[in-house]
Amino acid sequence: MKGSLFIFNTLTRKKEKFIPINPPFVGMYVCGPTVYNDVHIGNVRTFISFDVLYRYLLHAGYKVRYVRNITDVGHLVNDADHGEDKIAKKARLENLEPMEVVQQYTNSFHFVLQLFNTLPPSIEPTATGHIIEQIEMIETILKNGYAYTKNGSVYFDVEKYSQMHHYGKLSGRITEELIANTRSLEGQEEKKSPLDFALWKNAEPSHIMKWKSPWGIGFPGWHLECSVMSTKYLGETFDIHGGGMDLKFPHHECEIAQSVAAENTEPAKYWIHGNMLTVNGQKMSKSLGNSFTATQLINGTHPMLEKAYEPMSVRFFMLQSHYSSTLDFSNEALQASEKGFRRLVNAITLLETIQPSESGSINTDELEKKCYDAIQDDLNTPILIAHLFDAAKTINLLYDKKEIATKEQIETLKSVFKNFFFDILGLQTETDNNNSDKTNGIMNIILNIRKKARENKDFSTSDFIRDELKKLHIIIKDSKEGALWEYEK
RNA sequence: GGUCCUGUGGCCGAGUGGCUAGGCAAGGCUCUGCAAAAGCUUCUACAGCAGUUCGAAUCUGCUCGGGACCUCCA
Repeated sequence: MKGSLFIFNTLTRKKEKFIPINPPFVGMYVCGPTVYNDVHIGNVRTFISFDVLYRYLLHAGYKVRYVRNITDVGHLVNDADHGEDKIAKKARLENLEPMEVVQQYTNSFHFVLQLFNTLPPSIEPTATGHIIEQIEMIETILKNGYAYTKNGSVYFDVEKYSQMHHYGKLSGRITEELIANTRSLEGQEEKKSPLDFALWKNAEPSHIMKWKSPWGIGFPGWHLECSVMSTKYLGETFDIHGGGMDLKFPHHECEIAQSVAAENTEPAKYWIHGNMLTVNGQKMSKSLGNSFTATQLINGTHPMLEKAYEPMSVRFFMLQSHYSSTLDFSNEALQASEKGFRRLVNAITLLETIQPSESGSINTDELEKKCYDAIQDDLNTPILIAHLFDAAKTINLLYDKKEIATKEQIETLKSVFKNFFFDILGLQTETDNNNSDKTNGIMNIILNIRKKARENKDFSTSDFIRDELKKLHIIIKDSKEGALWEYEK
């Protein structure tokens, strides 16, 4: 493998060459979901983005430890019910145990990510599994003088921290301006400054998820779990920290402050942020009501969806834009991607039938190099896919005998698709594998009858079969090699 | 209000000082009993105005749109 990865680091606002701290090992932490609801496909986009990074690093031969947390302690909901645990609230509403809610949505999260063919992380730690470590980190921060206690809660002292360090360096904020612009929220009277954030929160008696601590019964603060679990599994300073753009501030900023306050080191060398999926130009979000879940997407059961979409078409759609740009969802755009994706899949199938020639009229080495250049340039998947479309055209021309290729060139084409299409982009071709053997058998019989009718020029019978199947949403496609069928999309 | 991002052909989306992606759609063609499918092929855009430059969609300024964060959020 040639070349090396350049990646945009939010911390420096520059594309930087990726150099691991301890090669060949790479530590990567990605902020995972809060499991109090089904994730929507905007959430899925971020995990797909980091899946591509993970897959690239594995392909490049790194030994990657990929840690992605499950947030199973709820965070604050909003001003109205400040201090209430999201998961506890949901549990009361549905009359379930909090951990039952956690388990249910963790399961569905795993199911969804599997649908989109993302690789599981190496470690998937939970916040509730690391309460002791979180308490320990709070004690260290207190001991170092960067936090204060109040009524059984512990708050991070941003003002104190700002005297020595730059709070806001990741998101480009200035402490004084932040103070000037912060809205005054209810329930924050315990804090010395509105910028201060909770490390430990005192629990009301009605609160369900709570633990004993040196400061009383309570639960850990919003940002602490990521600091604790990334440190525990990846060390005080590790290579990559990722997450959605919306976590940059305050979440990731707080993580940096916590690590510096506790360990006097910044947690990550490279900070990488994926951008949002938008709908009509607006961020997809649960609260705006413009979100839909993976299940709704693949079943087409949402008013905004004109039809059902295959998970791989959706993954492909997402990879056709750069991870750091917003991507606007629309039925039109998704259907365009769906067709483009099928074009690539078709070419991959044809590639298996190409026969080698003595000499070649194509340049496969250049293709391979361009693909590496694209993925290594800040994971430019849209450019990479454009090269794969060029390769698909080449394959079609080879199939039509308008170009010729040597055995080696055909092998290179195959390895390009294996490496980039399957391994790095994480795409799969088997989209119709839900047909049972029995259905396939029946369809083969029908198609054989039709074939015989056509051979006998009995077109009224062959057209009758085609038209009747169409009524059942089964489409016949004739080709030189015979007829194929598929369900109408 | 503050900070930042963004505006590309009918649609989606890369690129980023000169070589001007790619997909979808549309037109043409090939294949074909017909149709569909599939393939080949054509189409030249960068919000507006001003400036820098031999040269700008790309840099600078202004104007006008859109968005994100500042509050849980992927």
